Amino acid sequence: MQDVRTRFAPSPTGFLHIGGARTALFNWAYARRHAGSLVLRIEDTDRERSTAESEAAVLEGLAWLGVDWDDGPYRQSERSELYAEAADRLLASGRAYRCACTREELEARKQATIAAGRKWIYDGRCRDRELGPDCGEHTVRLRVDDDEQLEWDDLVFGPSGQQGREVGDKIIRRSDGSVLYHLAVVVDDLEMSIRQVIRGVDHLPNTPFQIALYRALDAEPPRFAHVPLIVNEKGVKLSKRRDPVSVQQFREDGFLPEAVRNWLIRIGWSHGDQEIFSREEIVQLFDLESVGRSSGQADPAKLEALNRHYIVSIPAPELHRAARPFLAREAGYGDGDGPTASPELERLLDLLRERSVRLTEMAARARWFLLDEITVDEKAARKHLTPAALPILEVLRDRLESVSVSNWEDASLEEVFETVKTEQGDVSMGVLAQPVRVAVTGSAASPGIYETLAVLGRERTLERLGSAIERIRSGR
RNA sequence: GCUCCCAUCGUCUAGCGGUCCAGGACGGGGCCCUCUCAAGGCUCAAACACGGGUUCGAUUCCCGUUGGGAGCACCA
Repeated sequence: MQDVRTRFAPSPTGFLHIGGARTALFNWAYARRHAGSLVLRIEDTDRERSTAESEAAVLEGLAWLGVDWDDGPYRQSERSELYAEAADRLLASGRAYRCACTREELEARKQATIAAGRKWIYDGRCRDRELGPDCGEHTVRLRVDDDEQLEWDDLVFGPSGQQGREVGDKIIRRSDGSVLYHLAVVVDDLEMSIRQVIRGVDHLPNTPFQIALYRALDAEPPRFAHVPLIVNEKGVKLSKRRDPVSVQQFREDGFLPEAVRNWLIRIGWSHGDQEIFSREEIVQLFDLESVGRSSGQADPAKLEALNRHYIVSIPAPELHRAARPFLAREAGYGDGDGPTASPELERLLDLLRERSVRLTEMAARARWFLLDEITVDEKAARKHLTPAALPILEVLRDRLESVSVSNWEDASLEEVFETVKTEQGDVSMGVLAQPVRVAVTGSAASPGIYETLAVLGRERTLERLGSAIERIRSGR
C-alpha cells in the first residue's frame, strides 16, 4: 500500500474559516486513518496580505479543533531559494523558456482573443525564440505541449484531466525573479514528499498545469483528491470577507470543538446513517471514498444540535473547564480570574447541561448563582411577584428558615413545599414554585425549584425571599 | 464568453438496477409528560430537476435540456 502523507496549506490572510478548517480536518483524518503523517505549510508568499497574527490565529484554530500535525509549520516565504533553483533547472533542461512579452502586449492580445469569442491561452510567441538571460526584462514560462495528456485519477472525482492545448504555457517566474504559486506548491509538495493532495475543488482547474510541472521536473505527481466546497445560503463559495464564518468566532460564541469538528467533517462526508462522530471514530472511519461531489451548506441549526449533544455528553470536568471563561465573563471577572470552583457551581452546571445549547447561554443561565445581586425580569415579576403570592412566600420563608444548613438539600426542601402546598389548600405546584423561582433567580426559568434552592444555599435563598416579600409589600 | 464540475426532503445525507409508493439526522407541525425552562416519548408533513434512451425492470447506467457552481492573472 502507498504511504500516506498529506498536507494542509493555508494562507495566513485572516482567520481560519470553516472551509479551510474542513479541508484541514479531511487531511488530518485521512492521514490518521491510514497511520500516515500530516504536514502543515503556511503559504505566505503574498507578503501584502500575510500577517503573523493571522498565522497564529490559524494555528490556534487548528489546535482547538484537535487537528495536530507531524511536520511543520513550514513557511513558503522562507523557501524561495528552493523555488528559484527549480525554475533554473527547468530553464536549463529546456522544459521552460524565457518570455519577453510585456504585460501590455499580453493584455492587448488577450483582449483581442476574448473579443473573438475564444479562450485566452498564451499564444507561444516567445516559445521558440530561445531567448537568453540577457534578453532584458522577462518572465519564465513552462512549455506545455498541445497534445500532452494531463490526466489523473482523482480520489473523489475519478478520472479527470485536460489536454495541453487547453492549459498553455503559463508563467512560473515573474520578471522580478519571484516564483508563482503553481511552482512553489509543486516544489514544496515534492520536497516534502506529499503523497496525497487533498484540497478544495476550486483548485481542480489548477491540477493539469501542476501535473505538467511534476513531469517537467521528472517527478511522479502525488494522488489528488478534490473535495467539494462549502457554500453559503446563496450556494456561493464562502468568502472570508462576505461570510462571517471564522472558527474563532464559533469558539467565542460558546461552541465546543467536538461539535464544530463533528459538524464540519459531516459536510461532504458520511458514514451510513451515523451522525455523531468522536475524534476517535473519525480516525477510525474517515475515508475519501465516501466523500461526495456536490457542494454543501453549513447549517447553523445543525451545529447547535450537535453542540447541545456534546454539552450533555462530555465528561463533567471537561465541561467545567470549557465553561469557565464564559462564567467569568458573565460574572464580570477580569481575565485570568474566574468563579471559584465549588461543588455547588459544578452541580449547577450539570443541571444546566440539558437546557443549554451554547456555553454562552449556559453562563447566562447561571447568573443568579454567580452574582450576589440578581436582576429581576420585570415581566416575570409582574406575573408572579403579586400580592396574591405574598402569603405563600411568607409561609415558605418561615418554613425554610427552620431547615438547618446541614439539612439544606432536595429532599427536605421538597418536604417543606409539600407541607405548604397542603396547608394552603392544595394549591398547585405551579402557584407555589413560580413566585419562589422569580424571587430567587429573577427569572421565570431555571432548573427544578428544589435543585435551584439547594444550589443557591440557605442564606442566599432566605435573603432573596425576604427581598421579594419586601418588594411586594412596598408595591413596586 | 470559454473550459470543467455538480444535481435525492428546507439543510446535511443513505441509496452503488429489483430490497424504495425512497431510509436517517437537523429544522418545522401536532400530541403526551410537566413547578418554569429545557430534555424526553409518540407522531405528521417534506425529495429522486426535466426529457429521451438502455434494460424484463431505473433514484441508481448513457445522452440532452434546465438550473446551480468553480476556474479562466507576472493572486494564492
